Amino acid sequence: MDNVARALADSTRRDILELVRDDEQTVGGLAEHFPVSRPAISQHLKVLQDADLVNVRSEGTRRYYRARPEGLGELRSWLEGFWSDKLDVLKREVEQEQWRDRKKGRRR
Amino acid sequence: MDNVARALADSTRRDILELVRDDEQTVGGLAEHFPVSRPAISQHLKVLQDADLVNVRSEGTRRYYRARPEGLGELRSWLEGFWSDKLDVLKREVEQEQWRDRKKGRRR
DNA sequence: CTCTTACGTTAGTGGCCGCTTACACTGGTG
DNA sequence: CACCAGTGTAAGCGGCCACTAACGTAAGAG
Repeated sequence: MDNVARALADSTRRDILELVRDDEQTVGGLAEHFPVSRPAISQHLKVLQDADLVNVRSEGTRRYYRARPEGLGELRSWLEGFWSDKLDVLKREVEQEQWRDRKKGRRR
Repeated sequence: MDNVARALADSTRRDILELVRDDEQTVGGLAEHFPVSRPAISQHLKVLQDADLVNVRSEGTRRYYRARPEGLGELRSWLEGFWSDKLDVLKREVEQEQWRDRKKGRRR
């Protein structure tokens, strides 16, 4: 999961992911959208590939990259669990506080 | 969002987050759960604080840390949007493929 | 075979990361 | 006041990261 979170911790890579979310894209095509060199994009794609967030397909000399959203599953479920469980805890705490407030109100 | 994803890209910090999810914890108390030094935990907590994933409360010389799950909101919604939208696209593509398969089957 | 296109890979650099040790600070306690 | 517990912070180190420039490579065109 480290690899996935680390891959997402860079706006260029997140933008690349969105660019290859629905359609496949070539490296050169992707590089046109960014102010960095083409090799830089290649290396970003390698990071995304190591995190299993991207697929490749070769056709002639071109290489078409495409997002692999299943790779986000683990991080997503971790986040979702943390989020919802914590909201439950918060809810219970708010209810406790309301209960204390009610008791305090009655005492006055 | 870079800060949030980068903060999550380390298992120690994720473990810390889970330890302070429901109850507040002191730095020393947290350090006991890990094989690294106490200053290391302090620095991890600073990273989590910069990412707005944690709150602090001072009491005497002790400092109590607590998770702040709202800080995960942005990353969570980004992930969720990417995930669900992409699944929709995949679904459409599978349907298209099934359609082509049906046509091919009819042709034979 | 030569040239070009599209790409990966390597070497090098500045900068950040995670860790430890050592030190500074703050709030109680005597 | 001196002393101690709890913590933040600086210095230093090995390692990884993001980037560029240069080189290597594979597929197609002539």
